[in-house]
Amino acid sequence: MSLPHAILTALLERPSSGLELTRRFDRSIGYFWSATHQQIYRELARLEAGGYIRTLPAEQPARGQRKSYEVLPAGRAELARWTAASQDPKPQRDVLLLRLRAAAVVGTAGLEADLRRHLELHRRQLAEYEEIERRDFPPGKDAPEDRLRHLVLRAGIDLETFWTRWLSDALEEFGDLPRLP
Amino acid sequence: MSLPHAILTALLERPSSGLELTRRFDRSIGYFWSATHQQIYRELARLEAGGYIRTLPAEQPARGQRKSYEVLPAGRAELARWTAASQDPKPQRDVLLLRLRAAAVVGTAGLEADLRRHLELHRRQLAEYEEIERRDFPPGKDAPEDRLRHLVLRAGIDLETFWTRWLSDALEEFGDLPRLP
DNA sequence: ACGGATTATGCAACTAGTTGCACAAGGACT
DNA sequence: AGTCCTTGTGCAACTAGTTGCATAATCCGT
Repeated sequence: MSLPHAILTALLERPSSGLELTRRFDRSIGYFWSATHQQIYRELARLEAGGYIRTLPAEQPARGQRKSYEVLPAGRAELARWTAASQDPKPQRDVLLLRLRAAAVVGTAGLEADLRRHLELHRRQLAEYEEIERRDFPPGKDAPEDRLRHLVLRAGIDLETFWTRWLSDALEEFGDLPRLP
Repeated sequence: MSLPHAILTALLERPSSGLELTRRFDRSIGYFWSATHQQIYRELARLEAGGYIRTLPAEQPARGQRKSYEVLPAGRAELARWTAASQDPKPQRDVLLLRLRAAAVVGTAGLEADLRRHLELHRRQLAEYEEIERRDFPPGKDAPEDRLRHLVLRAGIDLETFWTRWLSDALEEFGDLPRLP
């Protein structure tokens, strides 16, 4: 149940329309909480119905016309409550690890190419994060909010670093592995 | 669509009943692909209906009586196909990172305690993985399947190491952070 | 041998997320 | 002026995963 809170956070950072939110979910926020535009529109409707956000009074909201939303006090309160509330970590799910485990039983044929592809994707993502770090967090910038946001970005960087390293190791392992069954 | 393949892998490693599978998903396989017993029973029924697995002919399968399943050739083939097929990485979703980002907007009040709790959980998980490594992968053991399984375990260890380190950093950051809004 | 806990199997309803499509408005090409 | 492409908004159906409960068999102490 985190999508509404992701949206509240995004809207507090800056009031936006559904499409703008979708764009922003493709970049920054989506790096650790992805969402499609349909999810976002549906959730915006719910949040508005629940009195957490409202449309900025501007153009009349006809179909096919952009509506901008802003967070109401109730929305901010709900976000604060949710942020502070204790939550259990979600159980892990990682397809790639599962496939490797399966490969130990049915053989590694065909897997290597996809590992290479993933390695490339993670390398690209890592480069993107590092670019963002250079751009948004130069040495001097460390107001409290910036430090928190930087911390989040560091998590992204370190995770991508881990994956590139791990995938490299895995491919190396494949190199000197005899063909399985 | 990975649960059926997780089950096929588990059943190839050893034929089992629904409950045994559930147990095994709580340990090894569940570390990177968790599933509840209801998911497992439902999926076993589907796999059987699809001709991928069959019940081991033993006790008659009355309700409340254990049925053991084994993988049929079609199941093994499907698993091999799936393992080799190219798959895009799932979009990320991490609640904790999202909450930290929200905290940058609505304040960090109450968050610290939960970070400590998560740190403790990750420390415990890390210790468990390291124990498994000591037990199951002593220096000499490196048949091809073992090396693959060890690689998967290393991913788990490194990920938990990352999280414990990152959470420690985050808590340190909290320490010398002035109270936000 | 009986009543209560535990083990094992399963159905049904719900929630979250995804996919596919529809449609309106506005610019752009001709 | 018409059609075509892109942008922005949205509904509906589907899929995967979760929660809550039901039921049968077995084990265990008295």
